[in-house]
Amino acid sequence: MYNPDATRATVDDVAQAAGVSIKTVSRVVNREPNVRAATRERVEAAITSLNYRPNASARNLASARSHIIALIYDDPSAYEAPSSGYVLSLQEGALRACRAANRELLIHPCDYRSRKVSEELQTLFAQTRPDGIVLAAPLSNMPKIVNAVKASGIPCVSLSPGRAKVPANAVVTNDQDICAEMTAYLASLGHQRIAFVQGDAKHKAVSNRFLGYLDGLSASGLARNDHYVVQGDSSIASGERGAEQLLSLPQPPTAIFAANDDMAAGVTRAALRRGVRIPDDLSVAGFDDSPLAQLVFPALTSIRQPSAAMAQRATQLLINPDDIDNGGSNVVPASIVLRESTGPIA
Amino acid sequence: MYNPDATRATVDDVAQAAGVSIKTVSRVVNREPNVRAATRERVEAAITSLNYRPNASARNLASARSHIIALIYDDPSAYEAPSSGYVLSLQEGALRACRAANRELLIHPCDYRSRKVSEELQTLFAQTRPDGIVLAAPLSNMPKIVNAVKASGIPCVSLSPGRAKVPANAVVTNDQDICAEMTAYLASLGHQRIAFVQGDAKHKAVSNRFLGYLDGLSASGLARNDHYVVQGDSSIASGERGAEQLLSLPQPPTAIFAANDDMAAGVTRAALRRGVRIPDDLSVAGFDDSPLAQLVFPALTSIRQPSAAMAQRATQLLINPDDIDNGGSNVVPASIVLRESTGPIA
DNA sequence: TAATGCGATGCTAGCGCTGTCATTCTGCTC
DNA sequence: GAGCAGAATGACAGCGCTAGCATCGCATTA
Repeated sequence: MYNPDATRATVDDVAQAAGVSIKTVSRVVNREPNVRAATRERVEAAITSLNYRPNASARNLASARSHIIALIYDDPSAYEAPSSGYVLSLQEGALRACRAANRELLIHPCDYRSRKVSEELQTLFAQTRPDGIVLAAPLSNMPKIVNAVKASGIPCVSLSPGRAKVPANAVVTNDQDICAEMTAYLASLGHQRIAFVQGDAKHKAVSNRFLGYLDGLSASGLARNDHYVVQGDSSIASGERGAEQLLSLPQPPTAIFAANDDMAAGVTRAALRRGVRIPDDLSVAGFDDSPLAQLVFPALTSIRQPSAAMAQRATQLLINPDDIDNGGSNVVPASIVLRESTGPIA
Repeated sequence: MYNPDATRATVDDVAQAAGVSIKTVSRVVNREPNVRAATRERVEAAITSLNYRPNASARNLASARSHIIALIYDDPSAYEAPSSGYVLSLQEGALRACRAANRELLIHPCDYRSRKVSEELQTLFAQTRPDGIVLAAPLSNMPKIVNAVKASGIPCVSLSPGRAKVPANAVVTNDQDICAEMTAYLASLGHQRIAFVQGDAKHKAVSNRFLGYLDGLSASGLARNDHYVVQGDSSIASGERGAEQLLSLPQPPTAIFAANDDMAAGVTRAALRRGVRIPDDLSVAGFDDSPLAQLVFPALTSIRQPSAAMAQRATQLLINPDDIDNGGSNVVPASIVLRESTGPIA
């Protein structure tokens, strides 16, 4: 049509050039065994010289596999929340694994609030027939979505499905432990009144963070005080509200740990507005290490979720299930990133 | 394999159920003309009852079209810059158009610094054979990339290609005009010393912003003063450096307009660190209306780039070239978003 | 030398759909 | 009511590849 070069080389051309049958070309391309080294080289030379690239559609049609991995995540544009870094990290990790294995990545932001999600997913699966599905949190905790994926029968790996017992087909992070660590770190700075801003209750993975906070308190010998626990909804605004509430307390906390960076940014804003200095008067910690953690002033101490690494691992698992045993664990550790917003008690 | 339901209905099944030939089913599915209403209904009923979904690979193989649109953008993970909102907006817009027209979107973050970009793109095109390519800025100003895309012969629409004369196959925004407007707005607040922090010089679209700034100055009767123009590189750090320099001037500016939000955030940080109050002592404006514009304190006045709308428009153009005349312009207007960081001179 | 076995290679039938062209059916006109 | 244009429908050949089986050839063994 448009491309003068559009009549690309096919297996037949390569076969002819190499003096073999198309089946042998196919064997070489797909790295199948039982091809003599000399033959293989001849075919490879032909492929190079003809600049042959297999046609994905033909391949998909003839074989059962589509060479496509679908990445399904919560549609960020359906949100107020601007935590876009998460989605991009997922994409980055999944793409890395796909490129390494010569697979295509199909992204599918999915609005779980929509009535027609199941149907929409069904259409997606039927049309593109991905070989595997990476289901990212928080969708991985939503029965409606999980069931729709299960019903398709397509192999699926969940990211942070948020169940107590980690299923085999899941990749998780040590969120609870790392939150305990963060809390203990704040305590080690001398803070005795450490508050927590909870995230959206629907996200199981997020509520683990609260459990970690409690673990950290007790590990540091601090008593739980429910006045220091407020409920947010993961938005910046809810962080601001939470901070207002906490800072109005007769004995306000000297450290606030928020279950995500957006809320921590909200806490920061509320504090700055009140003239509370950070970290002199108040330490603030977040979770996600989202881009904005570095952007707000002062830069946020946070917890880096290994989202990219998790997505990559999940994708690898789908492409090569044998990897399950093969070394790499399905628990990818998070890490604490220290910045300006936390410090010793003044 | 995995799916007991994997043996999905095919055209043959539908044809048999509806008592027509497969060709007629194909006509109905593809909305081709010359099908009697009664027949169409019968086929549609069969499709519904069998839950038939056409197999994309088979369709692609048989027709010349792949039903795939490729979105190519600068790989954000190759960057320091955390302005991820842009990429997600592009995806959002392109996806919206694709879903409406029942197309697949293939995303391709592309590291233009890599030596092998051209080859990489060639492989991408050969394997997936997209029907169209949306090439986002800043890649759309890079000859190496543009040429690789051109060489493929695949129809392409560029986003903000940054040429003086807007080519037909491009979607742009009125960036220069809107920057003039922002500058004039600052002047209207009483500011006489308005500074500008320039972005990465490589991005043609970004340098248009500077031209807009100059336009705005002269429209407001203010003289250009090169002491008030500093060069940044689009990063937060460069915004901080720029602000340091500007605020150290014997007659520091009372307003700083930065060519993107990251730099504006940097300006804000530098100002807060020096104890300069915003907007009482200094007005700050950015460009992009990235998520962080709302997150930093005080929230940034900025310019909202219609990235999603532009990507959507570009995708539509590729899917249905006739739209070119059909109403919708290829200039999608940007808009000013007023927030806390600008105000009248104190 | 002939029989045997197995690695290497080729042949052929589809995968599910669309494009082309042939054929059949309508509804009109005169 | 015959003739005809044009709409409606169908038959069939691929698209480029892979899977399954058939076949070939070489080295080993008796």
